[in-house]
Amino acid sequence: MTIMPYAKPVSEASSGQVASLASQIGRVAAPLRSQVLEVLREAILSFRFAPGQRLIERELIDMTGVSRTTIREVLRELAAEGLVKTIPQKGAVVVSLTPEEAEELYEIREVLEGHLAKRFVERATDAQVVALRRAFTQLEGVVERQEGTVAVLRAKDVLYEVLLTGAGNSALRATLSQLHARVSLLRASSLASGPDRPSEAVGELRELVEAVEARDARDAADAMVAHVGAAAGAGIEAVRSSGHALATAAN
Amino acid sequence: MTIMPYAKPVSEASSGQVASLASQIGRVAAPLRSQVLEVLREAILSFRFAPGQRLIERELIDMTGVSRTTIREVLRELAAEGLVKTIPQKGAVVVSLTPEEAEELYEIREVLEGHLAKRFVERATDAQVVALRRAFTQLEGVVERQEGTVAVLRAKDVLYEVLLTGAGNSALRATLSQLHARVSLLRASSLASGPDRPSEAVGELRELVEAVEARDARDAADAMVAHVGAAAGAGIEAVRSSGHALATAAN
DNA sequence: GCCTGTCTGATTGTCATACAGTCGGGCAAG
DNA sequence: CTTGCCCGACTGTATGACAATCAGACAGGC
Repeated sequence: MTIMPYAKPVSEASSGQVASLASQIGRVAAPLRSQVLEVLREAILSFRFAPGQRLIERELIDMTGVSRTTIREVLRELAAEGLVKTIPQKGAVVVSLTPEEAEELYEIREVLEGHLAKRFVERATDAQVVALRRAFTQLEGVVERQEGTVAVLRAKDVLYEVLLTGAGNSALRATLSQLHARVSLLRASSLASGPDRPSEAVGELRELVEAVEARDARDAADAMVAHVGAAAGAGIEAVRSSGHALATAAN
Repeated sequence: MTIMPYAKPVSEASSGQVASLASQIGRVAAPLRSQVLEVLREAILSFRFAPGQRLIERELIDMTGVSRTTIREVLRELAAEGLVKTIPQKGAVVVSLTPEEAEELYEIREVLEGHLAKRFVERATDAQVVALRRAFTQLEGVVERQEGTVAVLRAKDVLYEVLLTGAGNSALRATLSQLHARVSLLRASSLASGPDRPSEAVGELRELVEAVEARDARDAADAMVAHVGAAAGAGIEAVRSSGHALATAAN
C-alpha cells in the first residue's frame, strides 16, 4: 500500500467553476493527507483493519510511505469521524461497537432516514424518482442473481445516493454518511448474515419505492423506518451472537 | 492565551476503576492537543474568531504556545467537527454559514430533537422529569429577569443537558452537540435578536415540559419540533437580513 | 509458588526545523 | 490600463529528537 506523493495528477479542485477545469489541467493539490485519509478509511471499512486493532503510527508510515506528521493528522480526522478511538498514551484503535452503541446508531438512522424518505418525496424531481426505481431494480437483480455481498452493497449505495441527492440537504447527507460508516463497522468478516437479510431488505425497499412513486411522504417515511429497523434488528442480533463486535451485512 | 504544557500535573487516567482515583491523585495527561482543541473551539463559538476569519497556524502558535504539529492536528479535528473549513493551500477558515446551510442544519435538528423529546418521555425517570421542570423554571426566571444573553444560553444548556441525559442515547447526544455547535455559528456579535425571541422560546418550551410531565411522547415531540422550527425561522431570518452570516441568539 | 519492585523496549505526545509549492498582491514594463 | 514577473506569506510535508508512559519480562522476597 504505497501512496505516491502527488502520484495521480488529480486535483481536488479549489472551488466553484474552476473545479472542472482544474481536473482537466491535471493540477493536483489533493493534499497527500486526504489521499491517505481515504485509503485508511477504506481499509477500516473493508475490515483490512479489524475492529479493536491498534493502528501504530510507525506501521502506517511504512504502509503508506508518508511522514508521521501526515499520518497523525489523518488519525485525528478518523477519530473525529468516529472510526477510530484514540487512547491516551496508547494511540489509535479501530473502533469496535458494543451492541448498545450499535442500537443507538441505528435509532438515529431510523429517524433521519425516515426524514430522508419524506424529503425525497417532497422534493425529488420526477426524473429522480425514476432514477430511484432504476436503482432499486438494479439492486433487486443483484440480489436475485446472488452476485455477492460486495455487489449488493454497491447497489445499495447507488440507491442511497439517489435518495440523498433527491432530498437536497447536504448536511443530512454528511450526517448520514458518517452514521453509515460507523454502523458498517458492524459488518465484519463474518459475512454470514442472517437467513437471507438481503432479499428481505429488497422487499422493504420495494415498499419505499412504491410509496415514493405514489408521492406519499408518510408511507415512504414509514417504509424507510421499517427498513432501517429491520436492518438494525438483524445487525444487532448478529453482533450479540458473534461474540464481540462482528456482525453481518444486514445493511 | 497561553497553554502551559502539562501545566497542571494532571493525567487523563488510563481506564475503568482507576479513573476516579486518578482525578484525586491529580494525574492529568489531558493531551495538550485536547486542551488546545477546547480553547480554540471555545474561541470560535464565542466569536473571538469571527466567521470567515483565517486561522493562521503561526498566529495560533503564538497565541497558544504549542507547536505547529499540535496546532495542525487540532485544526483537523475542528474541520471534522464542521467548525472550520480547510481551503487547499490557504489553510483553515472559520466556517460561515449560508442561509441555506443554516436551514439544512435546523431541519436536521428539528427531526432529531423531536426524537429526543419523544425518547425523554419514554425513558426518563421521574427524577429526571423533575429536573427538567426545574431547569425550565430556572430558564424562565433568567429570561424574565433579563439577565442577559449569556445567562439565557447557559440556562438553555442546562435544560438540554437534562434532556440528553434522560433520553439515554449518547450517539444522539454527540450528534446533536455537533449540530448545536455549528448552528451557533449563526449567533454572532449582532446579539440583537428578533423582537423577543427568548420569551417566545420559553413559551414553546413550557409546552414541551408540560407534555413531558403528562408523559405524552407525541405532544412532547411536537412541541420540540415547533420550538426548533421557530428558532430556525428567527435565526435564519436574522442571517438573511444582517448581511453575511451573522445572526442572533434565536436559539 | 505467588506477589512485588524494577528494568527495558515500544510508542505516543510534543517540539524545532527545513524546504518545496502555491497564492495573492505589488511593481514595473509595454 | 493591462500584462507579466517577482516576492513574501503560508501551507503541505518530511525529519530528527526527546521526555513520558505503558506493557511485559525478569528477578527477588515472603
